[in-house]
Amino acid sequence: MARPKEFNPDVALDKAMDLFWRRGYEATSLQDLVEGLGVNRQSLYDTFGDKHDLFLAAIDQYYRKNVSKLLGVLRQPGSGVEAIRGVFRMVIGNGCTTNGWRGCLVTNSTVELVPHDKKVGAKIGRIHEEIEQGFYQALVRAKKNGELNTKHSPRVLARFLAGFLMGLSVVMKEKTPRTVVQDMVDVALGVLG
Amino acid sequence: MARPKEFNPDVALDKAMDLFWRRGYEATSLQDLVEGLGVNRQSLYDTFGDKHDLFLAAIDQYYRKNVSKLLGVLRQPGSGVEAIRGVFRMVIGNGCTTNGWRGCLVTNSTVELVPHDKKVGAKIGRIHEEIEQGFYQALVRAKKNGELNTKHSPRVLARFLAGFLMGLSVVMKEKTPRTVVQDMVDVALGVLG
DNA sequence: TTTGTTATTGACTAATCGTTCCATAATGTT
DNA sequence: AACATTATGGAACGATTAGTCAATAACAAA
Repeated sequence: MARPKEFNPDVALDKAMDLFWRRGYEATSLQDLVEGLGVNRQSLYDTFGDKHDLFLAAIDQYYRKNVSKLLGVLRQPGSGVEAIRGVFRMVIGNGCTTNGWRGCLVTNSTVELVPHDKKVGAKIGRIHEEIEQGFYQALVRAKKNGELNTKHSPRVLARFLAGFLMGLSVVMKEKTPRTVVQDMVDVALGVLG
Repeated sequence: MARPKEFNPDVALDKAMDLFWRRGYEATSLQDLVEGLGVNRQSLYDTFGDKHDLFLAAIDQYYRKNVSKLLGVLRQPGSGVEAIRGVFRMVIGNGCTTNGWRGCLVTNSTVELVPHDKKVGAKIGRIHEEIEQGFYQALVRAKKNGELNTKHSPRVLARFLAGFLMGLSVVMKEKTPRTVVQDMVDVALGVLG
């Protein structure tokens, strides 16, 4: 009934996510987006709304493409500790590559925008809670399996792991060698006993 | 021999540091700086150079006012573990206050600029190394004192603590309750044995 | 083939960005 | 009091910012 789009909005959103991921919100101009997405200015506004709307959509995309995978690993049945180990294996695998060194869009946005941007803050806050909850449930599973040997509660351990994960995201923005990051993770996972 | 400045450059630099600390580099405009520092545009350029120069100076100021204190605590004689404990006590004390929730300028700058800004990257890299080295020396001291009960080497532990500290900085940008942060630190320090 | 609807294009805003120019003001030295 | 030197104030710079307008193009349905 009307002219079809010449671009795939989902693919375009991927590209927007990548730009915001690498450079942050403020440093990514609309011109960067127009060129990077290969989508005209007006089409961009028609499809995604303004820059801020697009950024929120990019975070949602990041959730679907990255965070949900992480949560999926945490929810995998069996060993809770192995699930947690798998998460960090995945994060290192994605983060310490030639195409990587972008850190984590959630962590990056927390640093850049959360204190001042209410909408981003709300969205990021929910994601943080979900990640903590993911760790928590894996830890509860681990505890039931007798994999845990620590005085700390699953809740506190979950918060620690979520916090450490954000630290890793920062570390991985400098081109820290994979082995160094791996050593840090080994220490962190040592708290599980 | 000439007209004296009407402002104290060191005080002005403190204010610039605070602005960059709270909002980041890109989001802090020159107009923000002019108003926030109470210093005229031209005087600002005459005294500090351009915006990027000022930012580098602000990082140096942050080093002098904040990082050096942290390193001082780590170097305090006696118990290495107690020194490390003191560092986190200090960080929580500064971070979890009504005036806080700014995280850490070093961490913030790592996320926002390190991958793309060579000069900032070099400066921040040196600071990271110093912090790791500070932890390392405290850990070596702790090991000599028999305070350490872990299979991990001081070097690896130092990297872990430095990475975790950055995670804390991110956590403290959301208004995470002091008790929650304290719990996370307790878990992290548990790795020392 | 006409019509309704949406997409694309590129020019175009007004505002803001970092930076600079220049006239004026305030000081210490002569 | 005159001079050299530096600080200040404010207007201005061109470039870039996010966002919009209106003409044109491409499709589906009638």
